[in-house]
Amino acid sequence: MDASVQEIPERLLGWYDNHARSLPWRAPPGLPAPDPYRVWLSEVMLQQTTVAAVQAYFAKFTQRWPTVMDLAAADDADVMSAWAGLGYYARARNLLACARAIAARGGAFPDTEAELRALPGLGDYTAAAVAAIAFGRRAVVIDANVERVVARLFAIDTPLPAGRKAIRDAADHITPDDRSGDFAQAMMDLGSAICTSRSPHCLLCPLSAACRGKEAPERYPVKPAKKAKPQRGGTAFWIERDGEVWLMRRADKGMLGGMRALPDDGWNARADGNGEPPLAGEWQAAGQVEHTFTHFHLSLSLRLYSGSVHARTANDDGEWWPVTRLDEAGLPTLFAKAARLALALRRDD
DNA sequence: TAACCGTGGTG
DNA sequence: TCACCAAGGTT
Repeated sequence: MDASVQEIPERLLGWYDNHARSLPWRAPPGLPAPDPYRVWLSEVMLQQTTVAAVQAYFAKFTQRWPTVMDLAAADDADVMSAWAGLGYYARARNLLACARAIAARGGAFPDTEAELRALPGLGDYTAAAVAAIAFGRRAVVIDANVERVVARLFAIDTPLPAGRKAIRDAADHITPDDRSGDFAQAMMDLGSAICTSRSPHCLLCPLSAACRGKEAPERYPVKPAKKAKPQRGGTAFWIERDGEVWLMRRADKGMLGGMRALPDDGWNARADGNGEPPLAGEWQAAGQVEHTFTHFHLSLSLRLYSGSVHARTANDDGEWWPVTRLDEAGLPTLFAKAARLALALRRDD
């Protein structure tokens, strides 16, 4: 093996000792691990989500639910509302399920990767990350940063996903027995600040001497082409009475599952909505909201009910919500946009 | 295996 | 402006 490859862990940890980002869920390099609850919570929030987006949510959750026992005892609706805006809402449902599983075993997280992997919402990455960061276990932690850094270090040009086997073997090879949590976080910091996806800064990289891909780093890893996102259309409905608006609770499975929402006409990723309002009467057009999800674009028409509303609007799962407290309803971003539009229109009246 | 599942930043 | 991207997991 190339001598420079053997030096990777030491070089990277040396860089990390001086350049580690200071984050609320992280212990400074070399210091004792933070509370496993905070490590786990941050890792789940950080799945496919930027550090900048997570910061405020992490502060809110840890202030409101300081321990995993507190979180386990929370109401589902409160947790879903607190997660609103962060996206990938299955994470919040799994977060609660996991917290309750931990509470059922006394409040202590398991300290091995295999046991962690069996918990809801913890896949290969998160189980390895928590085992390494919170419990000091040696684990091969592979996220998109590590994937990119390792593919470049070893010039692995097998297209993903097939290339993941070689990437994992290489990552395993350079993961040290000691400080594997710091090593994982160092790889992620390096990927975030130096070995970035679009414009890597090889001149600043502590691993450039060992890097076989530095001549053309943007070549790695080789990714498959993305599918085009279809354009869909749908309608959301604003029904207001006595300063309250009718909100639904979406089904647990599928898009925006478990979240509060405006009633809609059944639009989804595969089909436009049918345009049918939830109750008969007079409706007025209130404009459009454009929103892009992971796999499709949506042009949402907002319609306002202009008739009188009886006590019961629909026989579905819903509730009247005070318009002045809409920011507390925990609407996902699409419906928060629609609500903003409706409120702007009201003010103009 | 591949489709599904949010959102905000960015080059 | 817009396609790409991010500390992925589930089915």
